[in-house]
Amino acid sequence: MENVTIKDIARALNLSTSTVSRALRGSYEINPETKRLVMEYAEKLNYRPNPIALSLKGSSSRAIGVIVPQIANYFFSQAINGIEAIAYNRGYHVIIFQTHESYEREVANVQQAMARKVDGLLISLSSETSDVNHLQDLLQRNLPLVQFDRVSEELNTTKVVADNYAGAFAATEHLIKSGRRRIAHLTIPRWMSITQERLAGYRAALEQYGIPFDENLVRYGTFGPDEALGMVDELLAQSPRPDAIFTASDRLALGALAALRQRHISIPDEMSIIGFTNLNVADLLSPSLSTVVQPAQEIGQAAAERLIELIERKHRAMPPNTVVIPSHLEVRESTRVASSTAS
Amino acid sequence: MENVTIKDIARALNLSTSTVSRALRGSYEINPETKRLVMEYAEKLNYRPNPIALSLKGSSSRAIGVIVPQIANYFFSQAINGIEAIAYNRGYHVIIFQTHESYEREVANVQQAMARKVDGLLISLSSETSDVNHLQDLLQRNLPLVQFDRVSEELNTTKVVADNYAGAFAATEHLIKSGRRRIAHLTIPRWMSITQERLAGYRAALEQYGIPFDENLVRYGTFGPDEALGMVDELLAQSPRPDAIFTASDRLALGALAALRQRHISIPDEMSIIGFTNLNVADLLSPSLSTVVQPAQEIGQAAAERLIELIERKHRAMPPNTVVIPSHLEVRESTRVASSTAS
DNA sequence: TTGTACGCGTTATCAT
DNA sequence: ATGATAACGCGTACAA
Repeated sequence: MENVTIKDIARALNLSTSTVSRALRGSYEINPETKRLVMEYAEKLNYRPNPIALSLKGSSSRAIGVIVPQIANYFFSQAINGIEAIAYNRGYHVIIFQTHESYEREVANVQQAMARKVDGLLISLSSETSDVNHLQDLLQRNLPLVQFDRVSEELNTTKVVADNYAGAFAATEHLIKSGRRRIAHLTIPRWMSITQERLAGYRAALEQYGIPFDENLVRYGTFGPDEALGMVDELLAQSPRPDAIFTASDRLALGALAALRQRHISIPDEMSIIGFTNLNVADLLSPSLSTVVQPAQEIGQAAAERLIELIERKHRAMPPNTVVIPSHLEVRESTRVASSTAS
Repeated sequence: MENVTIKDIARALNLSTSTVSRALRGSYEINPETKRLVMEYAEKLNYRPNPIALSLKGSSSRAIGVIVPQIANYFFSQAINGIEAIAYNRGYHVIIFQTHESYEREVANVQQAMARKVDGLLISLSSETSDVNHLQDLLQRNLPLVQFDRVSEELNTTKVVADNYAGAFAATEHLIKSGRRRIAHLTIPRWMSITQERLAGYRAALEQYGIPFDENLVRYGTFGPDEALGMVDELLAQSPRPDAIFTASDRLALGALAALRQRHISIPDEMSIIGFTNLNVADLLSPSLSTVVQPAQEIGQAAAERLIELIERKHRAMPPNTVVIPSHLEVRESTRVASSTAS
């Protein structure tokens, strides 16, 4: 029942550990007969190579690190699900680290991941992170690194992201076509990649339909709790009032929804909401909100696939590129009604 | 840049590795002066002991394994969040394994976790699991093991669970007090601990209010997708129809909600729903459903705390016990309305 | 107080 | 085709 080692097999078969080791990995310079013997015995004893010893030896640890802001988040939990699925059937394990949106913890987590000798690292930046030297170091050490969702252009790595620009464009366009003109944008910290991409899509749609961009309609949040209410109140204080809200996250969408209810604003008559969310949340919100659905799981899968490619073909120089996974607009009643109102 | 080892320090300071090793861990039998020297130099070089080497050496790996059915699940992602929080500030890492509700993968995951030399294991059983020999083995090897949420009584370990009985009782009682009499129960596989506890609470409430238990009103599902519709249709075919549904999971609650909408059953006039969910989902469902809120994060925290206690043997032979975290009923409009209807 | 030698499980290198 | 040995980084019995 105790763990079987190469030594055990060697002793039992009167061989040396090196022979057993070679036989096990099917070395061509070994007697087929011996090989068979070893294989069978190993099978019988249910031998499994000790990954710890392998890691120490310096070869692969068969583990990949995943650094995310939070696990208890619809997007990331689904992304991790996708990552784990790919990793599992490629024989890798997933070690998870949470930054809780803290730069310090991100740095610490990177160090820990290195100490654990992960074969590669998947990372989605914390909202506090602007300096990426801790990751530049890794690249210089040639560690396989893939960024996903929240990425930094300063890092020359493969990136896997949702099509934030197109998603934001589609959402804004849909609101415009539903007859809305004063479309507010509730979003997340200014400097993040996803914030800027979504803002750009929002602006582009406004421009295309000849609606002037109004700085006052854009509100940047942090990831703090319950901040949507304050933001919504600020918007409601303006005149004329906004007639729609496009939010950059599921939390803000839900927060805005709750805030409008609390202020007795009727949806969709007085206001429409479209949020950037993901499948789980979209289902839950049905039929009250239209949403831009982020393919969280696919992003995770794609990121894991790229990383494992990188790990296993380290020698070959694959140029880093950016993989954009489409996000699609899922139209629900609230905006449909508004749409008919507008026509 | 490169990772600093004890050897590097020893060479630089003209000491032996053992002296350095002892100095680093503050052995009392070392020259204070030498100790200081070593400490300072180690600090300067930002020395970190290699966890892999430590694991191989056989002492602690400072990692705990967490085996759950799924990560992309509201309950488990929050539970993991709680686990990670505790683990992090106790200096442990979390390695996550998903069983995807498969017994085979659960067994494989347990083996993998052992191979990774985790210091302890937190597990929530897959829905397929009835044989627990793979875990009995661990206990015999004296591996710290804590079960949470979905537990097996056959295993003599510490268990951390929600108060499923009381939660189900409260939900059922609330429906009864709202005037409902034919309360259906949509639940999950029969043999699971949580299923039985919730069923018991449901039955106890019926009994207390003199409502006969009707086997036909209880439907057992698997964890398959979209199964709620079929279950609801079966219930609707009965006469008299049920006038309320108590579901054992958030998925079933949402599924039942969708099914009733699809069949044009008005809620709460014709039917009430109460589901076992957790905070995230409860918020999202608001204000349409009352829910029994499961303290997922607290369960994770409590489980991690117990496990780490076990690992560090704070208390010598601590007898395994069961920690029950209260779950509370959160009443929302749908059943309130029904309540006024009934009066 | 400090150093030497060994072992954890494995593979790579150099014999034989 | 197979065996002996060193090495990965660390802790510790044993020696000095």
